Amino acid sequence: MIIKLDMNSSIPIYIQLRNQIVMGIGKGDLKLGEQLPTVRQMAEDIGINQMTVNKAYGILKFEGYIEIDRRHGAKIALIQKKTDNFKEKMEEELQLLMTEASLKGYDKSDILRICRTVINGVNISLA
Amino acid sequence: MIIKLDMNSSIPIYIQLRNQIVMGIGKGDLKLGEQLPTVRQMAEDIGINQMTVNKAYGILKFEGYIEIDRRHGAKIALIQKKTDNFKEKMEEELQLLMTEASLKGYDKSDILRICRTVINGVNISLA
Amino acid sequence: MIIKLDMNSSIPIYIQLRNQIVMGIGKGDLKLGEQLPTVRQMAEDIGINQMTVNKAYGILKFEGYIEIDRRHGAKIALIQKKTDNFKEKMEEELQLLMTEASLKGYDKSDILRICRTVINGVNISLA
Amino acid sequence: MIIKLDMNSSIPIYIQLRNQIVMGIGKGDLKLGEQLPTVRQMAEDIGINQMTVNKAYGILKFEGYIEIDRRHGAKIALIQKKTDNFKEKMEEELQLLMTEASLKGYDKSDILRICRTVINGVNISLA
DNA sequence: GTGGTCTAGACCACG
DNA sequence: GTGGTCTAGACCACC
Repeated sequence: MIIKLDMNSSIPIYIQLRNQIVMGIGKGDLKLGEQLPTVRQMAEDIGINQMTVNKAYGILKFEGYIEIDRRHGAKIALIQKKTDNFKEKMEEELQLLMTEASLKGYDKSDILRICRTVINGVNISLA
Repeated sequence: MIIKLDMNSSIPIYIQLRNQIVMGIGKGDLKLGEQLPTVRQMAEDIGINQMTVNKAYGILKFEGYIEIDRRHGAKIALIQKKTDNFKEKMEEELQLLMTEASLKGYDKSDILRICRTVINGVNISLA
Repeated sequence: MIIKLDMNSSIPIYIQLRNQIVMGIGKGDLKLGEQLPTVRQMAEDIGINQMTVNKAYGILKFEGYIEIDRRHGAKIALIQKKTDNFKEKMEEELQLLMTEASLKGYDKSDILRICRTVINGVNISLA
Repeated sequence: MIIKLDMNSSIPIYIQLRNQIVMGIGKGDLKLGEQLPTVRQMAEDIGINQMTVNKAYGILKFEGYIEIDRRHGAKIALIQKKTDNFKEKMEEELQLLMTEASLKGYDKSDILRICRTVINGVNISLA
């Protein structure tokens, strides 16, 4: 799988990496249960420091997206830990995004169409 | 209009302020053409540094959400400057959000319903 | 007796195993003098490495919870070796726990009640 | 306030620091609302790296024990964030501790007395 | 082999 | 001046 990082972005690298991995799951590039590269390997592959990868993996583990086993490294989790206030956060982010889109001149039906396309593109699959 | 800031958040205050203002437009709390409080006033009202408000206003102006008139201060812009890569950015953010939602166990139709509700809640109005 | 291990935990497996065995004694699942499975057997039963079980047994032996007889394998010790600084360690851990509980909003009497319940649940018995 | 760290312990320094701060609150050395030393200051004071302090503060923030404000650094939080499974975790730790104490030869009433003493020693106070 | 921790030193974003 | 991030390089605990 390909990890795209923008070194000039104000978004920290470990967050970008975290996002890329989550999106990798959504795109089907990473399958549930699949092994993730080791911390060292990933760091080398994308040319960043080991600790930065470590931090990203730590967050993903905390969020329930991956499981880290001392013996076998990290793999994509099968079951998601429930988060209490996820829906709230999602609605807030959506509202911001949709307001921006509306003000940029997008029609409500346009926006909805884009949402539908994106959702249908999400393709979570088993290893 | 009420500005909600979380001093404990990792999101910079000037970004939070920028977001709150954009969402204020979406909610109809701020109408197109409406006058915004002066930098000094806003800073005092919400208890933050003038520099911070200034930075938020600067971004909003750059993004085309407000116009700054030397004589009358800032007001919500009527016309939105088109941004080339907005759609791309929106799709990326949406994809991340929808993947997260899917993995949290939300059904595609659930997500779409939430999108629809949020979009319909957006209510941009003239002063 | 059932051993619960969390491969995802930050607590090392050999410590988890050690703790589970000690708690097994406290619950009465393991009786004083009772035979423990061999290292090989235990490792196979719970699906971990023999080295790991060996390490746990070694600690338990060092702490005086089990006795290892070359002929008969390991069994739960009848007499406990006194440890000088145990009380100190216990008080430290208790203090941390009680402070956490207080800050989480638990009343002192609540906490004491929980302590009493837990203590009364401890039921060490002979084989 | 005095921070005691054991550099030879297997418990990570950032966890030890986190524990010491929580206990500092329990002992009344740190009052609710009180300012904590800056990351740099604390690191220098106790002779460890800035990032290690940062990690400890990050955990304390996440757990709700402190608030970190970009403007004023860290201070002891007034309100504790509720944790779902705290009671469960506390009971488990208590059970282990009490079993150990029982096996070390402590009487149930002895243990209860120690608990009572420790609880009564907890003294959370306002700045 | 794996992840986890720690350090020294640097730079940046924020307010 | 504050916390936050990142790096290079080292060492450790675990399995």
